[in-house]
Order: sequence, then structure tokens, then C-alpha cells
Amino acid sequence: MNASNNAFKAIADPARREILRLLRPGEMTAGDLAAHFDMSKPTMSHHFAVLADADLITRRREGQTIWYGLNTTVLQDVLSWMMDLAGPETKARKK
Amino acid sequence: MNASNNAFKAIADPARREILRLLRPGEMTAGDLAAHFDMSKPTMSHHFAVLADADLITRRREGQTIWYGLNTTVLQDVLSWMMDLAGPETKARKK
DNA sequence: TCTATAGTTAGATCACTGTCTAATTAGATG
DNA sequence: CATCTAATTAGACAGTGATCTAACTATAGA
Repeated sequence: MNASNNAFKAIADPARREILRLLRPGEMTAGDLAAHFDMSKPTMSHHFAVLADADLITRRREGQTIWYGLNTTVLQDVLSWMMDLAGPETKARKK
Repeated sequence: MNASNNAFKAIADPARREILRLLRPGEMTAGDLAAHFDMSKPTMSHHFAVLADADLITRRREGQTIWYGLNTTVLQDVLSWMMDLAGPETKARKK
């Protein structure tokens, strides 16, 4: 039912949150990203796949290297869900 | 390392997000919460426990019934992490 | 104290997930 | 084309997690 469920699942993992944080300033290659972690490259590839499946990152090939970038549009959904909860005490909205 | 990791894990489940949403307007009893779901009471109890462990909800006994309430303080942490990512394009902050 | 009600705890099961090594694809280059 | 580099896919494995039934704890009331 919830389309952004994948996004919530994706950000549940600390490594994936760190990947997103690293991508905040701009695109990075898969290799450079992987270098920040003490994990095998296949494991990193898996995390990239989960993030991409949730539409949290973009993927672009350039020769041999693959560039990943942050896609904030889905994050906006997650953000707005959270702000609905954490926002001002009373809720004077729809219905 | 990340203290609010439990919170991210907790909100990864759709049922638990719905619980939080239901608690938004105010406290509810375990039974009334459970009535909104097609799950056994023990399963609901498990979800309450996960949310409580993440400090996302409060727990209060009153006679036979237990009242759960939303605790937004941890949500603020999650929120601020997310806003760092989804915020304005350039980040002109601390190192 | 017996019983009914509200809720949790215990224990089992099955699916999913994070991780690894080995093998594979894709592109660049001699 | 042979080979090197970058990255992914395949397959296995252990740990976690969502769920259930059965049993238990706690409170209220007759």
C-alpha cells in the first residue's frame, strides 16, 4: 500500500544511511563509496541496489566506472510523513 | 554507534508506522490500537515493544489497561538526519 | 478466592537480509 | 584478442524479524 515502504526499509541500515550522507555533497563512484566501508565490494553493490530500488539514489555509467547520486524526491515523502508525526502538538487538518 | 538506529529500524515496518500515526492525536490503549490491525495481540505486543525499545512511544498502566503515547523526542533526531539530506542543495555548515 | 478481562512472555516457524567468496559482465588499452 | 580494472551477479550461510499459538501475569469484581 505504501509506495515509499522500500525507502523506509532502505534507510533502516546504518551503512546505507552513511552512503546517502556521503552522496549529499555530490555524485561518487561505486569504488570511492566502497572505500569508505570495511565491507566487500559485492556487499556494497547489494546496498547500492537496495537504495536504487527504493529510488533513493541515481545510477549513471561512465566508461568503466559507475556514478551514484542522491535522489531527494523520495526522501521528501519520508520527510513529510515524519513531520506529520513530529510536528506541532495539535493537528488541525483534513477530515 | 548511532543511538537512534533502533528508531530507524522501528519505523521500517508499515504496521509500526501506522501505530505511530494512530497515536498522533493522543494516547490509546493497547487493545484499541490492536483493533486497528488484522494481527494477533501478541504480535501487536511485539510491535509495541520494538517501538518502546526505540523510545518512540511511552507506556503507562492504568488498572488493567495499558496506555501508549507518542514520544516525539527521538523522532526529532530522525527528522533532523533526514532534513540534512533532503534539505537545500548546498550545505554551508560545520566542516 | 474464583473468574473474567487486558495484556505480555515463551517458544516455534518461516521469510527476509546482510555478508561473504567465486564467477561473470563491461569497458579500456596494449 | 589478451588482459587489466570496475563493478555486478550468483549462490551460500548465519542472524534477524514478523508472525502465530499456548501459556502466563496482573488487575478488577463478584
